[in-house]
Amino acid sequence: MRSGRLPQSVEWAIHVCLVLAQLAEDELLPAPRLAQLFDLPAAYLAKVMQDLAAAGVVRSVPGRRGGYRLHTAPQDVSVGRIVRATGLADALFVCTEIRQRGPCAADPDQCRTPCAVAALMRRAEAAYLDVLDRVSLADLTMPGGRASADGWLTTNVHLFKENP
Amino acid sequence: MRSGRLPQSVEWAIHVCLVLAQLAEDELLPAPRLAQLFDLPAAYLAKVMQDLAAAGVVRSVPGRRGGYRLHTAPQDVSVGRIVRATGLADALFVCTEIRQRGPCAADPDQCRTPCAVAALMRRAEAAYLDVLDRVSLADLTMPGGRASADGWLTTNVHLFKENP
DNA sequence: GTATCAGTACTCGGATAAATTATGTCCGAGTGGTAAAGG
DNA sequence: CCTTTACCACTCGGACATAATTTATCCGAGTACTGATAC
Repeated sequence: MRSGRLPQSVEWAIHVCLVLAQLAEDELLPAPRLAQLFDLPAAYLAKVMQDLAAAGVVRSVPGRRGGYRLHTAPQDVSVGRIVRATGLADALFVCTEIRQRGPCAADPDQCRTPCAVAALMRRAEAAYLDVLDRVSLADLTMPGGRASADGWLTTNVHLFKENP
Repeated sequence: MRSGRLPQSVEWAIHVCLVLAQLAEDELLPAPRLAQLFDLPAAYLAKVMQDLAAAGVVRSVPGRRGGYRLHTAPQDVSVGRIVRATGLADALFVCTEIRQRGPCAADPDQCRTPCAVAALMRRAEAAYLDVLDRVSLADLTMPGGRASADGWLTTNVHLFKENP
């Protein structure tokens, strides 16, 4: 009880995607390198990248010089999509039709439409994802956006790409 | 990975509060009875009720004829408050300042303000809770609101109160 | 008949286990560069 | 010198443990009703 928070991998996924957004069209960055950049457990980040790849957010290229890159342009990748891929499989609130349980169970025929509670929850969740869907990776990396820190992203990612 | 959903106790808490909203001013309903109404594990629901009591949403009355009732009028109890009490202790998204980790860690002085990711997430969460805060228990029990099912609530709760 | 009082049945509250989920780790399949060997 | 070829380093992908959180359960503290008892 009393946590109900998104998995931390969501944070990792977003920041990783922001880094990938800094890459040139034909550049790639392998998962171990991304983990090194943020000092994250490499093996687990690989699993997160898998989910992002499965969701079509990033494109994986296997092989010796393989790695990850965004599947589409940064302005076409919304944060909502990343959150859905890594932390919100189905929904925040799942209605278990509690009204159909117990001695006073409601008639199933009356339950064709979702109950008011479920409807409200869906509306709230829609508002949540709406905010996230309206913001793309490009929006976050805009100057003054403070994606990670002032100019930190653009500057350091390029430095990091070269130096091992 | 891939769940990130609210605890199911949130659903229980909301529906239980809706039942309590049907009670008269001086009426009480004990936790075991509430559990019986929805066919829920009584001992666990008791724990949920504890959280609701600690949050000031419901008022607990101990003793032989004790039980629970809403602490304030139904129109003054927002669904958001219930969700916060039972499923959202701190926040959906918690920023771990990933930008300050790794070889290219940002200067802590530059991190006085939250990063763009955290700021966006907070905005989305605010939108989420805003929807939930604008709806009270009274709104959900309004005729045509289909809180649980058409007229189910008002009708059956009173029947249930009498019959053991 | 009335007041007192002990007993009891029922309540909430917190401390304690089991199950599910998130986190972390590992090894196998596949790709492409690399360098050696042959023409 | 160029082509072929086998090898190896490095990649992603999925199967396997560990840690944390949710779910579930139990027993103790307290209150008010119940009935008996004394007056």
